[in-house]
Amino acid sequence: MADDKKLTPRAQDFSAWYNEVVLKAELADYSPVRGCMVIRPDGYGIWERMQRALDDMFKATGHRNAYFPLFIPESFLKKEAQHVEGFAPETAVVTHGGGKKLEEPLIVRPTSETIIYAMFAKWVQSYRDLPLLINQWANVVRWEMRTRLFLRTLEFLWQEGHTAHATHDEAEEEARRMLGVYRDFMEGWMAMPVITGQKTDSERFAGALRTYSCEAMMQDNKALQAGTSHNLGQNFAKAFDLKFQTESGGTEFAWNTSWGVSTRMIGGLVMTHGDDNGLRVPPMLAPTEVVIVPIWRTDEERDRVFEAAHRIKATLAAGEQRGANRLRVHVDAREGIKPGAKYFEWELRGVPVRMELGPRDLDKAQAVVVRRDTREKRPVSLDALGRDVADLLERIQGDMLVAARDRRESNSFRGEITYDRFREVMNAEGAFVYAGWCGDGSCEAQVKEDTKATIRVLPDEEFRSAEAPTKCMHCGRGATSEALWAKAY
RNA sequence: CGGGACGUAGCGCAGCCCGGUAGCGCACCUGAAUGGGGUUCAGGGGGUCGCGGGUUCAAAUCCCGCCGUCCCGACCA
Repeated sequence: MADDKKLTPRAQDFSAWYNEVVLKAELADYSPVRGCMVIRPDGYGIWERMQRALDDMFKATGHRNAYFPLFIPESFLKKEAQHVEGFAPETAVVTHGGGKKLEEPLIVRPTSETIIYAMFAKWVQSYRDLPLLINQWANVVRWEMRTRLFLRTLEFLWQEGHTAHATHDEAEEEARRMLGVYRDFMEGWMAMPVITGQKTDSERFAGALRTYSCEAMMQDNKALQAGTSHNLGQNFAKAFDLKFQTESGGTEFAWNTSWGVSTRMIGGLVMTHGDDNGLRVPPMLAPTEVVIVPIWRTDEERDRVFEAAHRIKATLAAGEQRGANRLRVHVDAREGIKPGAKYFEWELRGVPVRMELGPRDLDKAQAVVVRRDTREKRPVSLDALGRDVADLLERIQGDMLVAARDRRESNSFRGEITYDRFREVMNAEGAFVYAGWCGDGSCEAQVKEDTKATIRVLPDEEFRSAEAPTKCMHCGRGATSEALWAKAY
């Protein structure tokens, strides 16, 4: 293969590589509106599978879907002091409708807490109405100054869960439970390992008591905040008069949580798994799991190979050799394109398994199976193909997670680190550094100024270093907690 | 909003300094050969050169103004 046909090597310029993969794999395109993105069918296919998987997980935890308005009265946003402070600068505002100036401007939702809790206030009377567990799939708008495909666009698709509970502890449990759901999804479906934990005050959601986050490491060693879950306390309940009557007859404000993940995850997927040949999609999220590339010379050979290819597709799609495990298979029947060109195209698009099928294979009752993640190639007997391919897909799914975790860990620092060394690492290749923090926001700010690194989360117990921190990495004072430091998107 | 760069075919670009028939690569269409890792040859379609004004016999090219985009900062999921 000629080097000049490869994608930009990511070591040289990760951003350029990322943009090229997203555009060339046809996941998305730039729209005529600056900062807005068009998600193309290939990208949307991945999103649909993400949606379906998450939706099932939400249903299993008792949540139900609903839909709330795109427009939010300006006054709603202003009811919660921190919330308006956080979001007002990045809102799009509708001032005219039907050719007339509106009496009150309408905000295009940047998030829906205000309008949802205004409705909750109508719906909740008694403790018997709680918990109220709602999710909505929607688009939101945040007027960002600089945008990037999938990672930060003016408009994006997401889900936002909103719940109301009778007690603080119940809300706290909910916020943590949904963070766990996100982690299960990101690791189980996306093969993208994440560090979970609590955000510091400086990165807490505007209006929340506590914010929890899933942080993933991209291949340039930067962190991507892939999902967040908030314990909102009673802040919004008080602002929107969301009260309920308790069992003992008293009146109390409800406790809320909100949590969301977005199309940003697709960007995370690309930056976690992509390589110099393009995209790699984990099997569980791949709209097409197996692509069959028929190879032929003569018309007779073509007929024979096509017949076999479609028979194999039918077998795999029906899951006949493996019970319920139906595979998503595509036969690339295009004529006039050489097989080699097809290989490169499907690799660029990230289809996990490619099956090469030619006359020589049929003579031997086999097919050549190539896995996208390692590009390992091996012949497989047609007799047990269904089982073999299904097993291979499971192995790829698992191996991709292991590979991503290994890469993250080999770029992580745990235990003692001097601030000089920290600066050196952050300003060079970047890393995840677990180090003590005194809890003072000014230390956090100073580190950010020195290195652009911030505290991504205060990690959960299981992700901390073996040695508990004793000193703040920056100021040397006693550490109150251990923090995960990294540069972020 | 500060600093820099750029607007020419769907995409990527050359041409501009030194004014004179609108070019190249990829992609697309037609035909033939090819076909187990990015085929080759031949033919073909497609552009008010970002917009407006000025100079000139003549402007993609020179001058003035505007608009837009991208990159770096500030900001942020």
